[in-house]
Amino acid sequence: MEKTYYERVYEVTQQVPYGRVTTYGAIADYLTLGAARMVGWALNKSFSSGEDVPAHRVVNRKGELSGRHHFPTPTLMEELLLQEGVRVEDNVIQDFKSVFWNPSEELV
DNA sequence: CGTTTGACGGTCC
DNA sequence: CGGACCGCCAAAC
Repeated sequence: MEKTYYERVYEVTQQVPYGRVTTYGAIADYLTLGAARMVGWALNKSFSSGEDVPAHRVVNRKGELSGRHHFPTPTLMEELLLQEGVRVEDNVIQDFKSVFWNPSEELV
């Protein structure tokens, strides 16, 4: 049973360190998916997959909480990030590059 | 089975 | 700096 591409997305997302975030594109590039859209789609499925995936640590390349609308509540994503010490303002992560976690470089 | 959509990204204007 | 457009690939319709 080979892992499907979205199962790999779950693994990478689960490995994102506390207080750090990554982008759809970074994951897509790390997994060589070729399409960042697939990451978002995979994470979307994660809700019904039963897996505990910290999808709130994944944002778009601008650091915007573009996926907040897919959470149980639109404010949950921002609150979770704030709890982890990530500065979020107007649905945008502040000092994004400082909390950005690149799997291609920091993940072995 | 052809068309539309989507938690994106990069380029172009 | 921001809006418009195209490309990515899989799933839903």
